[in-house]
Amino acid sequence: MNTRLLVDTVTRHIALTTEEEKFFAGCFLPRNVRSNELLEKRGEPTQFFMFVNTGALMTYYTDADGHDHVMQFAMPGWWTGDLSSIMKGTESLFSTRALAESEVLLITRSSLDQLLEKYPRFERFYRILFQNSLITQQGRILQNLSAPAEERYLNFTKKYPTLEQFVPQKYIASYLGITPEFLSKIRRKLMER
Amino acid sequence: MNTRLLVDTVTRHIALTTEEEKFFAGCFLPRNVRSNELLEKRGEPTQFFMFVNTGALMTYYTDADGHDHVMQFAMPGWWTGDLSSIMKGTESLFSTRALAESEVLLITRSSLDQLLEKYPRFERFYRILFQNSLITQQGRILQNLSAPAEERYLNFTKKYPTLEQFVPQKYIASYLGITPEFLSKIRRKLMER
DNA sequence: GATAAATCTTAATGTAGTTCAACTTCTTTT
DNA sequence: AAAAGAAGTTGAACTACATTAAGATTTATC
Repeated sequence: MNTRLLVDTVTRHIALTTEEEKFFAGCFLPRNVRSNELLEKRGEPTQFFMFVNTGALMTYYTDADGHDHVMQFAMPGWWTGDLSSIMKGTESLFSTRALAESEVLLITRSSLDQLLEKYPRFERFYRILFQNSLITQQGRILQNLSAPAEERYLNFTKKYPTLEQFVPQKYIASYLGITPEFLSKIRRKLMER
Repeated sequence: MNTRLLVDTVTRHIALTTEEEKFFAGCFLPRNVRSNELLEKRGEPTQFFMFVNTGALMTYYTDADGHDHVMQFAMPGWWTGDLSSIMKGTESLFSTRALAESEVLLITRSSLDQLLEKYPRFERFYRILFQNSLITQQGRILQNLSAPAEERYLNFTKKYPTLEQFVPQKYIASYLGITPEFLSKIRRKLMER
């Protein structure tokens, strides 16, 4: 189990002793998944907070009509999972699926609680992690409220240039809140210029 | 300056010594504003993270066409402000305006830094605050992606029943991502049933 | 390497929500 | 209490985006 990237993302924000580093890494379960494999399924109780080591994941919501809506993509160094379900212990609303062969590090709610109790210094790390995530989400809401689909797509490709190679267009469309057909039209229009 | 509500929202999550409580309360500047008054204006550098003691606020983004988009309402006990601007020191994108006569407690970035350095226990409080806020924002994104306007409106009134009394309809429409005219139509349709 | 399966594209038609403009009601100011 | 200004309503015309269905292209499977 390679925890280099995991430890690096933490030490970018807080300094760790060797002991803290060791204990922290020990809180995680490694899991290798193949492309398209489901890591977490909506409605099920088992819940992990997930760190992507290699590959790519997506976390999505399936509505009453059976349509998927992508909440989040996750590339190496990013975290994902159903935060609400993990923290409140409720049944999960989101599913998480691998978009490529991936290596993921999993932490349970109780491991996280133990970690934070034993080494409260990690509270700072997660405070900063959630804070940055909140800032990102606010930016997304702002765009959904104020920008048309074409502009949102252009901003997406600019902000996440690497994602386009991994992610099928239909999922990008879903993330942007439009149909794959409409994204296809937007792309053609942009190519013609 | 009444800091009862402020301290209560913190001690709901972490226990505080008298000394910590005192220092914490001392980090805030009180400010009274009249209805409609601007607390923070987009583009300006002065940035506070704000706690609502009494009254009601809204934080909004003004787009290139001069249209306002409501990012957040804030009632007593809630926090608001332009997190991105506060934490990254960038020019603010959002403005914050009082929707009623309000008493607000303000904390600057440097006060917050000092607080967290002197009493790292507060990291936990802000971790939980941002975590909950993130969960709320994810719910909002999910709805914007998957539910039509009428359903979003019904969920809004259900989730925030007290807000409707304070907030002009046009701002609720803005928060929902629709025009005031369309919200008016939705409401009529619902009344007719 | 052929077949199947998924993804992407294109075009016709349909609809949720916008824009604009006139009117009514409510709120604020004097 | 009159006047002026916001906020809310209504309806007609419009548009961004959805739906459906067919065909083209890429990817996975045996």
